[in-house]
Amino acid sequence: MPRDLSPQYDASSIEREIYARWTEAGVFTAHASRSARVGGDRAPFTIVIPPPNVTAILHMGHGLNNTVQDVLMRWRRMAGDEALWVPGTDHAGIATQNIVERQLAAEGATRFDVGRVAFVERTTRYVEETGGIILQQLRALGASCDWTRTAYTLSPALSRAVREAFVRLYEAGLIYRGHRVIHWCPRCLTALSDEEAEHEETTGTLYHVGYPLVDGSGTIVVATTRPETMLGDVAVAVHPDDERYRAMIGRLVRLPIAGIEIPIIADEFTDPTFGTGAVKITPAHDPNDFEVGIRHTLPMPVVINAEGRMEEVTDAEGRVPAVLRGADRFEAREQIVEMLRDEGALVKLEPHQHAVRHCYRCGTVVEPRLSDQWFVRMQPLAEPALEAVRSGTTRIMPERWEAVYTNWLENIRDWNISRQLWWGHRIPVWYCDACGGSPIVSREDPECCSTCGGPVRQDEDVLDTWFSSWLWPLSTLGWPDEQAEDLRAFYPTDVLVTAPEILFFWVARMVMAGYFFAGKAPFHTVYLTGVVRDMQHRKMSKSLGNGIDPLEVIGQFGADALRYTMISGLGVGTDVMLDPRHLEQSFAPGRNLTTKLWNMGRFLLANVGDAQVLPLSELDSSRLARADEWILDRLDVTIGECNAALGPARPAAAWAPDMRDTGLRLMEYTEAARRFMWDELAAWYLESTKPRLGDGADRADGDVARAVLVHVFDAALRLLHPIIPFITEALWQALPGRTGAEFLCCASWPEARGARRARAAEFEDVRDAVSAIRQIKAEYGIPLGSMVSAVVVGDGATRDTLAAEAPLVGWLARATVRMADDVPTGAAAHALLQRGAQLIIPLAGTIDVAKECARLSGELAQLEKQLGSLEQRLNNPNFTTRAKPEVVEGERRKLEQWSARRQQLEDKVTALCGA
RNA sequence: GGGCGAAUAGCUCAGUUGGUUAGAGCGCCUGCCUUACACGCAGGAUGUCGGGGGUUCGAGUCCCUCUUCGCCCACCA
Repeated sequence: MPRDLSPQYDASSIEREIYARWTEAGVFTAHASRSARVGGDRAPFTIVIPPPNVTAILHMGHGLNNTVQDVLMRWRRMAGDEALWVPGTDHAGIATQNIVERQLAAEGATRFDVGRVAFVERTTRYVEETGGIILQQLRALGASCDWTRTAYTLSPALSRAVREAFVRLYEAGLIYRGHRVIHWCPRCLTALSDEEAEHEETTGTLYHVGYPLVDGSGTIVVATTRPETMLGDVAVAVHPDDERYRAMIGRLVRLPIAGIEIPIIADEFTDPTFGTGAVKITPAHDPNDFEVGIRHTLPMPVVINAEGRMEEVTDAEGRVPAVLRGADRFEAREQIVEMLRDEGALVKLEPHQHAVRHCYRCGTVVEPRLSDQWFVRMQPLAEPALEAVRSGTTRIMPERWEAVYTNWLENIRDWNISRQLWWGHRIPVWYCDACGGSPIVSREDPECCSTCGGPVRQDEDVLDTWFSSWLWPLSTLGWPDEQAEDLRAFYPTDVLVTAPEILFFWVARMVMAGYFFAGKAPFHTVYLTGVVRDMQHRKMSKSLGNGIDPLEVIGQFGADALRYTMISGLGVGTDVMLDPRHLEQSFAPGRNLTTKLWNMGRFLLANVGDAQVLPLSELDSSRLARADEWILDRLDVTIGECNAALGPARPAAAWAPDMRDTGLRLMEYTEAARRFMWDELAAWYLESTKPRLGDGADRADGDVARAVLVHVFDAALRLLHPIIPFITEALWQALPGRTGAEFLCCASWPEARGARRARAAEFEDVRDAVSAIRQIKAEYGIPLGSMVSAVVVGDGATRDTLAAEAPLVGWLARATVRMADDVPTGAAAHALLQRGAQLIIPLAGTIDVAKECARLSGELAQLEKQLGSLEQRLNNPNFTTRAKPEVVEGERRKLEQWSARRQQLEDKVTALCGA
């Protein structure tokens, strides 16, 4: 390995090189046989990636999501787990089909022009040629996926799982064909599930329309937001108890425009307080009206076709006037309103706030449509999924999402899984037109009708994309082959990291599938990330043009910098705000961190050299300096903090209630590791070793310093590796003794060494003394670099420590230090004084007496105030009797310290300023 | 319409069961090119913890209420 590090860290070339070496060495490949579940000696730790759409390109949302996953994977890999991160892509039915349809449109054609087979072939080719780019891009991010297991929802293996799942559900009576009003996208020309039809608040108009009674006795006024559907009206409903209309029930009204006679009926569903209390019933074009239609066995004429245009589709002869036929539903609305106005039937218009459903893929207003679809009966599936979260088998973080999850499952509705698309898994159902028997649902494509031997034809529809996604943790591991090694070794997986927006689409359904098909929850933890937003808190999106290209950031600042920015400010489930216009501001901290590390590496190699240093375990501990003891102690503390923040990797059995919120606090982990590396190791320890490593220094002591330095730097690299994997790997490879055969990404996670060392605490005296001298130098405008003489006054152990460490204090503070009795002053000496030292001052003569007096007086006044409130608390019997004893004891100690401090300050003021 | 969350330093956010003088990063101010690093070093300033009320010896933390944002769900046509 080259030991010379270039003066500048070049992220892009080093990151590329490092990733290539990881891949070459196969370090991300998991071995099922090592999993303890199949007799191996390692706990498995598995994450399945939320499969991005096969046509996707990397955006910041992926950046955030995959960084979180990679941090967890790398942490567990180092911690000794058999770590498997399964990558892959989703064929994304509607989304992908839309792209290819757009291509066709540019060529002036539709999918119907090219035909189903050719269209699917073309889409397959398109995916082969351009799909999966995102998987390459994830490598640039540093994702440590096991690429040998890359999966695709439309692959033969996963398609087999899909078919098996369908057949099993059908056999269990949980899949059925239903005739009802569903959500329909007139642009995508397909049915949508409830989840795919998104509510959007809209200001519309509530039209009041008069329907004259046939007997001429008056008019009943109905209120509607969608007058165009009136052509499909078959009744007017009123509440049975509504006095206003009671007498009209059973009579006929004439439907304006269409001129058809329809009855007035009574139905409890009608809300007398809304609108006029009378509602027109259009069974084919409204889900509620459909229910009414069923209850009253009403006809169900269809007057709007699949494209959303007015047409006499079914049972609607004479309902749509010629002038309206072929008109788009919204144009038709305008026309119909005009026609009603002309007829004098339009009573009034009022603005109306309501939620309109839109297609989640293309934004088109969804049209309720009467049709035949396949549904999954969800309630039986939901029960175990509810229990999973209630019992803590699966926890959702942040916890507040558990309520959302529960609420959805408790009110779950059947899932429409058929899509009138061509791109996807064809529904494994065949029909025999000859005998018209019940549909054939089969794992294998049937040759002919099992009843009559006649020809069969397959259902034209494909399955909802999510019908393959919900099997992802199972299908990627080999299900339905229940003996598949991966399935036995790695299922259930551990953590699922995803965005809350697909909690229902995907997460909840995966839990249901996990229980139904494998009898177990697919993961024990769901970690829901926040959303990446811009500075106006708008979600980053292509359409708003406020996105940040992660690859641009990686090119400019490095993947490590991007990852650090994602993680360092990330509370569990909180949004990440980034400013697309000021990339520097967002990503410089990460880059600065890597630069800092790089320079530490350069220092270390320049001062330690190539020769392997003594392992810490072989070092005679009596030779350790206070600084050595201190940094080793800080390392232990840091390891503890990192582990506490990351938390247990898995529950013992289920998550106990008080454990559901623990761990995965990546921000705290990152801050602990960063603070150790920068504020402790670089700022104090590394500085303190400089005199020991110099030419004139004691050679043996220098070797101790070298050994400790390498040890703690190595440990810092390990702690930081999951966050910033590239630079830590590059530096680790360059450490003395490395041959390039081992990788940091597979090295062990650091462990704390044990008991706190007494001399480590003594180094705090050194730090306090140095800080105090620096502070006074700064206050008096003395450049840190120019030497001063300092007198340090202390007593007891502090005096002994500082006397012994005077050269070190002098080096760090750039001062000539001597111990003496002298007049105490100095604000930043506070901490030192509390330890028993009395004061640190520069030599007499550099002090501005007046300024110092003012400062001391201010400090004294503040202290008096705080002492007052403290005394008051301690004199309060309620406090001393009711508060915890250790708290009271702490307050007592504080009182003593502060009182002593007050005495010192008073003495100082007297000495320096007179009375 | 139902439910949930948030409001803490100029900005983005921590603050675990109420209990030391409320923290971090960025930004800001002052001084420094101190032989790894100016993408750096040293020092410093900054908060009526959204408003109001309550419980308590003690509230950023618990309760009520108001205000402002955000999210999820929902068949009032």
